[in-house]
Amino acid sequence: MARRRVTAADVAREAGVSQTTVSYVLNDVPHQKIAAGTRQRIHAAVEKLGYTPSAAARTLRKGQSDIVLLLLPDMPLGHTAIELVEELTQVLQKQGLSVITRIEDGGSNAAQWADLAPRAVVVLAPVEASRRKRMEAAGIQVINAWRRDPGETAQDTLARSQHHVGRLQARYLAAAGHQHLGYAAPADPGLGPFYELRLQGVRDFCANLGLPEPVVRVIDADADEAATAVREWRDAGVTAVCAFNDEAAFALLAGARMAGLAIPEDLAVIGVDDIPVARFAHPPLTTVDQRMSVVAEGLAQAILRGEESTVNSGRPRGTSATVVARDSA
Amino acid sequence: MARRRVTAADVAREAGVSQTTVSYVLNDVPHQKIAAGTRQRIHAAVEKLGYTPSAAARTLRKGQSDIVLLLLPDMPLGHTAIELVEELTQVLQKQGLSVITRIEDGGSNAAQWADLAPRAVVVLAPVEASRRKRMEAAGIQVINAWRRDPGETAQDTLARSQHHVGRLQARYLAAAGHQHLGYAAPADPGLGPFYELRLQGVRDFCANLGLPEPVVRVIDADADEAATAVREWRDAGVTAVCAFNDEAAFALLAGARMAGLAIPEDLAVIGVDDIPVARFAHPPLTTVDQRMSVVAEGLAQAILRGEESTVNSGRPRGTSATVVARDSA
DNA sequence: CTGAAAGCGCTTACAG
DNA sequence: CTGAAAGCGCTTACAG
Repeated sequence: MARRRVTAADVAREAGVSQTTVSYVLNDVPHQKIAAGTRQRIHAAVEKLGYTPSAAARTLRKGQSDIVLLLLPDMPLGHTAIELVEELTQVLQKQGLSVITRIEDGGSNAAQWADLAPRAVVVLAPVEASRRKRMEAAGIQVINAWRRDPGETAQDTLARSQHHVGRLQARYLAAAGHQHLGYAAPADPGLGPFYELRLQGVRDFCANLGLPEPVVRVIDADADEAATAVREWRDAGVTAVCAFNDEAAFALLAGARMAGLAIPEDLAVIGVDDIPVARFAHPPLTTVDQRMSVVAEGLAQAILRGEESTVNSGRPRGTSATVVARDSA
Repeated sequence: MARRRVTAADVAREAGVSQTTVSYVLNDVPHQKIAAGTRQRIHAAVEKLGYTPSAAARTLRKGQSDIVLLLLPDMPLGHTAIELVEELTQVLQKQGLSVITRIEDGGSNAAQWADLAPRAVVVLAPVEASRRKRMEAAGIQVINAWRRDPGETAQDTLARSQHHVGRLQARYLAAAGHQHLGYAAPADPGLGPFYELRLQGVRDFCANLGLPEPVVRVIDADADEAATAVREWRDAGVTAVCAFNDEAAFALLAGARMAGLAIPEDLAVIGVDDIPVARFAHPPLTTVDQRMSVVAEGLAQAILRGEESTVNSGRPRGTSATVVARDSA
């Protein structure tokens, strides 16, 4: 029980070479020509002994681990955020990187990143500039999904794509002939950053087309409240509404039923996320699929290439969202 | 840039003590009486220098990291599984433990656990007995959520609770006067273990009450198919069906609309998960809330106490699921 | 082409 | 009550 760990030294002994050579072979160190026979003997020894390199020792020596830290805001994660985490974990796993998520408790524990010596930190929560500076000073690649100061040109994959999502909703609705749009905002204040970006996308699109400003209503997770909002929209002449996400859209559908309004005839509704049950809504929900797999792929690439967070802000990325047209709009 | 990391030696120098004392104080080592003044000076130095202990060095020295490895099956994670991961991550974070999830690629990479020297491995995917043995031999606590061999009395928190969920669905339906039950199974084969356990719960309950066997139909994510299943159930005299999860339940609701059947009058439906939109279904969905926070808490406790995986199989745990009664049943 | 040795930053017997 | 020193398992200059 708890027998000693197999080390590189064991492998070296088994293969009749030095530990150095084992390390060279296992890490495919370039410019080190190792005889093919030696190479084989080492791989055979690894196999035979069931050797697995110690991540801790490697990290200690190199000063950097194979961990990617994902800093999440302390709010209920939506379908899309979860998908991002899942996809990113999966993509990075194939590259030998592990994802650790930490929820920002936004307080004392401001040094939550240093212990792991992560390869990169992906920031999905607003982070103070000073903290980011410290991370970068420690040689950690910081990928900031949120534009924060106006002056900063941080890589804003997510921020960009959120704005795009709003535009997409508005464009779809406008193309269907709607002029007067509503916006169903979430009640949770933690969702603020997302919500504002998406709404801004809707606003900008309306402004560009000379349409009136969208009429914003907050929709809590409550059908009665949604019914009230639906009536107000109708009275205000709104014929179509962009919901912050599919959950809000479902609430709207329920509210409309309660208010005796027909969807999409009296009010068209478009959501965001394309959650699995969206197709089973009554009527089936038209929504925006954010294709987080594409965003995750982009983030993973940035991490693997070790890109500076500022380098690629100009490149359109994560803008692969697409409308899934069903019956609600 | 990339300035040298602050180490315990730096703290020791700053505080005018030895590194040993720093370690004792920071780790609250028992039976080491350190003068209060010394203690204070050390904490002040830590604060001043912004010291964060290196997880890698600590792991290397202790032979065990502060990481909990979560082995997930390679299948689409349902709402509940995701909730479990989230909750567990959160609970363990408070105890200074980090969760890393790895998806089982069920193949070559069978030693995916050794590199991290994890404190514990939580297995949500079926794992070969030999692999588990090897983990335990390496001194790693293995928490197996799945009963595997009949002979094994592994801690089966999840398995147990899945069976319970099925019972709960059947009991609710039977209490409402239904005698002839149906079961809506998922198409994804990866869900098999969950599905079988839940269905068994329904079966066992029916058997105990002398009710006929539940009529099982597979429901793919397709309303047409669901409509067919709904008609078949009606023709077979089934008056209520337990859906594998809320997604399947939503499909059933859509199928019933298509088939012109009224819910719950013609067919009662009960789901599992209580996903956020369940309340907005048409009609609002009756379902089972698995309260994963309770399960996560239980797992976290087991990990923190370092319990043997076999010790607590007798204790009822994770059986806190509860029916959320709405209109669909 | 291969190896001996230093050192990454901790924890912990051991000595005082 | 406190400290000097060994050693965890790697990688990598350096020497040959």
